[in-house]
Amino acid sequence: MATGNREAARLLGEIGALLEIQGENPFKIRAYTRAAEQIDHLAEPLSSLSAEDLEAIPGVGKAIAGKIQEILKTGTCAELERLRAATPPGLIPLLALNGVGPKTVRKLWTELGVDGIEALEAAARSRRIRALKGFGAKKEDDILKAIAEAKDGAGRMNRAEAERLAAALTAAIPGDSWVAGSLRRGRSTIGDIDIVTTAPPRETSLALRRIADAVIDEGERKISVTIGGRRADIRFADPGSIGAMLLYLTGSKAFNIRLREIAGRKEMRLNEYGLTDRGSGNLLTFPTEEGVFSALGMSPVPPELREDRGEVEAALSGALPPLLDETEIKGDLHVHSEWSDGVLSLEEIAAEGERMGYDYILITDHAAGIGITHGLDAQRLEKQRQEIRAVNRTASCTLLAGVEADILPDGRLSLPDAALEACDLVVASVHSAFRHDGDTMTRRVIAALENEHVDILGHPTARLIGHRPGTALDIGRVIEAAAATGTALEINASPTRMDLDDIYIRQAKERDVILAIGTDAHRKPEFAHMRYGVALARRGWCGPADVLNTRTADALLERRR
DNA sequence: GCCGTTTTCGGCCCGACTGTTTTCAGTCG
Repeated sequence: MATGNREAARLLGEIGALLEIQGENPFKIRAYTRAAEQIDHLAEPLSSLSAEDLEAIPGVGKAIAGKIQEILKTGTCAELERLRAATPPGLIPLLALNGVGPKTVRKLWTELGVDGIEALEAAARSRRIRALKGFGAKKEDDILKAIAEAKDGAGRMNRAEAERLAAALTAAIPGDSWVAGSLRRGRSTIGDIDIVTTAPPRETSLALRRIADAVIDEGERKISVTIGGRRADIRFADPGSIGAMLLYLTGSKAFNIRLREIAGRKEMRLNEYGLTDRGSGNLLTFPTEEGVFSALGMSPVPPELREDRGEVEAALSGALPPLLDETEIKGDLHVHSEWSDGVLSLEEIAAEGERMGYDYILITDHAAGIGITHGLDAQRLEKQRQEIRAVNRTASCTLLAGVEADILPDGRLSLPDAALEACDLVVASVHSAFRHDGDTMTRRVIAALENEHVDILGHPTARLIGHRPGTALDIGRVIEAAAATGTALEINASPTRMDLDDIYIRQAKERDVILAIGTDAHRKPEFAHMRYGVALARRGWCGPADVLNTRTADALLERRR
């Protein structure tokens, strides 16, 4: 089986981690880590790239390109095997423990023979760690706590949970505050909450202690707490220098490093307080992020693009892409009513559409199929279509008569072609047999795309964040099939799905595949999830022309014809 | 190990906070 980008990136990351434990040159370690990240979100499959192409990837030079080729050919490389032989592989998970870094791991390994989590826990419980030079009882305690936290395995949050926590924090903070971090960047999952505030530190600390589970650490310039079992970092800033602070705390880390390198080339130092002239030592402060970008000679980079995936170069040359804006969305392309498993009547959905300022909403109740209760058969679908026409006579937001058909295990759809043909638009989705192997699943989905009545592939990987990984679908092949058949791929905006994810959206966009944003709403509050889908589209570098939702209802119907 | 509108060698982002220290290493973001 061919080695994919994900796997190659994982192996490069493993080399980086093992080098770290071995106490290698930090810059060499960073080189491997950066190369791994770049490979992880590459649009093209590595296997299609020549040696020259590989070296053109930022952060990949001769040495790493050679190792990538070795990995593609054999599934591993000599350097990795050498490191694995010299370092217990059980040490790598220790690096993920809070407060445990490479120096700690190395010391525990070489001096106490710790070779994994279990050995570490045993060493801590038998109080052998506090005897090491530079360690104490507190450190030993912290290690046991970190192990317990890791076993709880909270993982990353979905956006809805993260927004709830951020709202609770900003409401409690006695002053103006701004959400930063991955939540602001629009990522599909969120690790922790980052907030910048101009509120006074002492009062903020008191207020946060009332709502937080615990205070992790606290100083003049920041306070970190856990709330709802999650970490939140709050940084204090002067109103006149929010720009640099917001930029810093929004990240990503890789993006920040690139900006700081650019500042360095201009004989300046960039930190969270502003830009310092290396010669005079003068600090320039900025009330807005735009000011910092301008001083660095760049266009302002929208938060969703700040991942070091080419946006820095684009901003330096003034070539950032135009991005989709929420105000350009004319309708929602995936909504369920009480006709299947939703709770709203068609009238209520039309009213929600008006409230959202939409021109149309595509009604996509489930078709009768396996795994779905109350699915519609051809007759009920026809009956629903009549009621939709009736609602449309009075509503200003037009309801389009669609359906969400199941893609059956053999690739056929759960409705006959005649019933599909009668619809305004058809979404087809996988709702069963998620464990098909990659090739079977891919052929199954492509068969659905090749049905001329299918307009949109719903939640392409069928993942449920925190509950179910995506199917083994080969998304590259699906994107090629979508390009060939003119089928749209859905950006499912439900915070529990966020499917497709950003790197695949960008890959699809680059193949001129159209994307369709749908909230998959089953009840009123879920219509507002559109913003998550828009953020994902922006993270995939999509402009208004790349998504169906910016087109008029007539244009959608015309496209189907 | 990567990289170059000062460089093919000599750099590599920058600062906050904690714990174990007696001036700082380690971790984190």
